[in-house]
Amino acid sequence: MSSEYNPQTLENAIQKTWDENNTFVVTEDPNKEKFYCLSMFAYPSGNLHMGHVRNYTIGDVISRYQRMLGKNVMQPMGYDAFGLPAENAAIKNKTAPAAWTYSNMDYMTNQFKQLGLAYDWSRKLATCDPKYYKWEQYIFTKLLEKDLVYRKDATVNWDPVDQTVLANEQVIDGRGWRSGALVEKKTIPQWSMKITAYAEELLSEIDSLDGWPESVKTMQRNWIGKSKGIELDFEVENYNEKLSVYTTRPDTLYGVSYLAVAPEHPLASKAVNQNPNLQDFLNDCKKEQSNEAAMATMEKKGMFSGFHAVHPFTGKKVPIWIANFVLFSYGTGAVMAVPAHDERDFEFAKKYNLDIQQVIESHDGTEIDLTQQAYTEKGKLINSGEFDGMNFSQSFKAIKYKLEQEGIGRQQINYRLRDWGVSRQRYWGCPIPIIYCDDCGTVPVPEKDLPVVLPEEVTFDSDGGSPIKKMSEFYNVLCPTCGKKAKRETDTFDTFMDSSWYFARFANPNNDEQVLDETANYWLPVDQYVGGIEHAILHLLYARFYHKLLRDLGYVTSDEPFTNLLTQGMVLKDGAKMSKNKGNTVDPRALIDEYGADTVRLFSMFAAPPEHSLEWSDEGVDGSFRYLKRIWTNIENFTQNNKIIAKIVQDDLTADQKAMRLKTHETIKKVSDDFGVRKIFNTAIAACMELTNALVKFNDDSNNGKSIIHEGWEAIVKMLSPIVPHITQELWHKLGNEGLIVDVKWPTFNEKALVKDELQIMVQVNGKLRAKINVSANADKEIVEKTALGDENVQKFTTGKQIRKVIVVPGRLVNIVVV
RNA sequence: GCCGGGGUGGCGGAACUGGUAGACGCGCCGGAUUCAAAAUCCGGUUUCUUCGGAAGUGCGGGUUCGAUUCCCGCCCUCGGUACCA
Repeated sequence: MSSEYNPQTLENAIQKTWDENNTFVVTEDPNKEKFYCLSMFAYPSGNLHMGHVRNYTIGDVISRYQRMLGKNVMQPMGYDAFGLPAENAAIKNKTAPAAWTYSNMDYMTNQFKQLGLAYDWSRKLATCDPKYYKWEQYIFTKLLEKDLVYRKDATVNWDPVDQTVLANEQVIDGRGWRSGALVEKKTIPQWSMKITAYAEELLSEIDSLDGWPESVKTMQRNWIGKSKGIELDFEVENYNEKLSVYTTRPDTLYGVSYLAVAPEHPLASKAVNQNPNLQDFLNDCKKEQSNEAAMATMEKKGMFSGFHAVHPFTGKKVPIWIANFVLFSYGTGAVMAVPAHDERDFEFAKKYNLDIQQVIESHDGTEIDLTQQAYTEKGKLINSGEFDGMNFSQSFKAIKYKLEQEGIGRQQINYRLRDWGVSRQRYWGCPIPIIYCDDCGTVPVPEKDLPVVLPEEVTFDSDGGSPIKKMSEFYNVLCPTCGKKAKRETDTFDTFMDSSWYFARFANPNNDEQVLDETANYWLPVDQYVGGIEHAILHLLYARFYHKLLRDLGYVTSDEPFTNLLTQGMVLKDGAKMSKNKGNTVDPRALIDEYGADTVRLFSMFAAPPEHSLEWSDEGVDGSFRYLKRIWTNIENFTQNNKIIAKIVQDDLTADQKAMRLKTHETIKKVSDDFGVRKIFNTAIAACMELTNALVKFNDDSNNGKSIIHEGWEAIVKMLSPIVPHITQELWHKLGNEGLIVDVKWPTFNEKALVKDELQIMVQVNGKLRAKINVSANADKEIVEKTALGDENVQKFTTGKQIRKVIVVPGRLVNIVVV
């Protein structure tokens, strides 16, 4: 009697076995090679969605594969538990964010277990747990000592109706998402991290990240945006300070026709005093969005400030404008404008009728039409006095030298990267461990008083304002230094602070004595990090930065946190991102109930390569389920009828047996490459399916035949076990084996079984396929060429024509070029 | 706007280093089994075709004996754009 494939019963039983045996709990083992596999931890939104399923299955497959290679694998999971959605849910449901978050985490942990993910749950952590964020606060105070954090004014989105600060996400078309009021910029003091102090290292070490996708590395390089330029000072008439500008194109200095400063620049404030008409313009600028996309696409607007600068070399007077597109936070907050050779300056000059003076010649010396667009390429200088005729690098040096001689300019390396503002005026986050005392100033909370615990029993107002800002019992404290009455900081940390170091804390999540102990250097760096491509810049850059901070604080010895990075694409339905609004979500729970976790895992891995987006298909899930039933039934039938398996002797095999065995070992080779090198699983599954088809078709009752079939099934079961761990565990037993398949060695291919006697060669005439010929595997070029030319169908295309050339690609193809 | 991806049959995708375009799966069509259905199994399935072939990998060019793959210029689409995570 054969048994039915019943995934629910099977999966429950096997998950119970793993649980009872602590199969995935790991400790440091100096005798084994370690492998730390980490999938980006989850935001506890309430339910696992398909994006999670995919992300975590990928990590799980890699973990289980590495374990079969004999490594000591750690795969932990936790929760990125602070954040905005909990506050939104709190306002909506009138519950505290903490209660909502904790219940979501419980529910999701169960879902994780149902998926059969091989996590070491003894290491579970949550960022909203004081046991975790105590150390985040501690690190912050250490960084304050090292002068790596500081307080400065920074801009936020201010909703004037709700009287709250809004996240960029909460600003829709320039209006607050609840109130609908026009959002204003507001400047308040905030804490910043000096990531720019690490800009050079963050940039240069990208080169050492061989296990990262090129696209992510390029994005990070561009984000850091290192540039070499000149900072130079202009004298300003009737203004007692010089105006410094930063430019990467000093070669165009003679083409400067105006300067432009940001609306926040001190010169702009000075200008208002003399010309009140400017006030309206500056007020308008305040209402504009400050995010990068808006800045880049908005209409370029400006007003003449009333001031003139003096060109350092020509002595010419150039007007200074106030312009909405100049960033106060980049460079000096002021630019020199050369409309002839910069698109944006050109657009602005056209609009306001400002001079356009050509100072760069075209490559071939032909006339450039500067009435339609700027000429932005580099070239020889003209109209530039003593610098005429120089190229870019010559003029850069010469102009730099002259500016230095006159003491009005210097070479400057600039980064697009800005320091990281970490203050948030929100409730559900890690409290910033600072106390403000009238006498002692800014005082960090001493270690003995950490953690500063976030009160969890709070009620939320509909305006979305942070409850702790109204809780005197929270913010009224005594100064730790002098003991007088003082005020606690009520802002919380950006949640990126929480997620920038969790990967390290997983080494010792339950250590209440230290941030990190010696186990951190056993496990770190993470060998494989898996997560969404949407984190390519911010999270991954902050985490790299934090790892260097931890290194410089003496906790870790490595320079980079993630050796290999896999960025998975999104899960789509009907071509769009799944979302509740669109009503195109697929609930993993319902699918697991219907098909079992293995089917869901198999489909997630089969439908697309990890890095691509994945189009969800209900029919496709059916197909995956069908495949599992197919191997179940076939192995069941095979093992029922064939008990004795003989040892295979390659030389005794018939041609058909050799061919079958070749397929098995070719598949092992291909799948090993897919798992270990390419990290692509859809093709590995396809190869296993091909092997399955071949085994089903292969009818051979001889002892050798049975052994070859057994070998094939066993290979499939092992190779699929990281992807579908439950069913393969059971099939492993059916094939006559004991124990847990998680600890079985990954299969290896047999070189002898891979030897082919005959090869199939494609024959093309003028690049078009005309024949397929079989030649002996050791046939030389001449024989291959002769066989190709002698082929009947080939001759139909060659007779009566002159053969000009014959290209033979060994083992692959012959191309005959005729005229 | 800028930075980084992606675009191949009816659909998801394969082709790994420039060498058989469409592996594998879904769907569909036909057959077997069944009283019937479900399930299962077997076969077919890019398009056009005068059945010789011809065309074909977002669009337009180029390099090459040969291009999905390399180069140039576009179009569409997705991710990020510093307070969503």
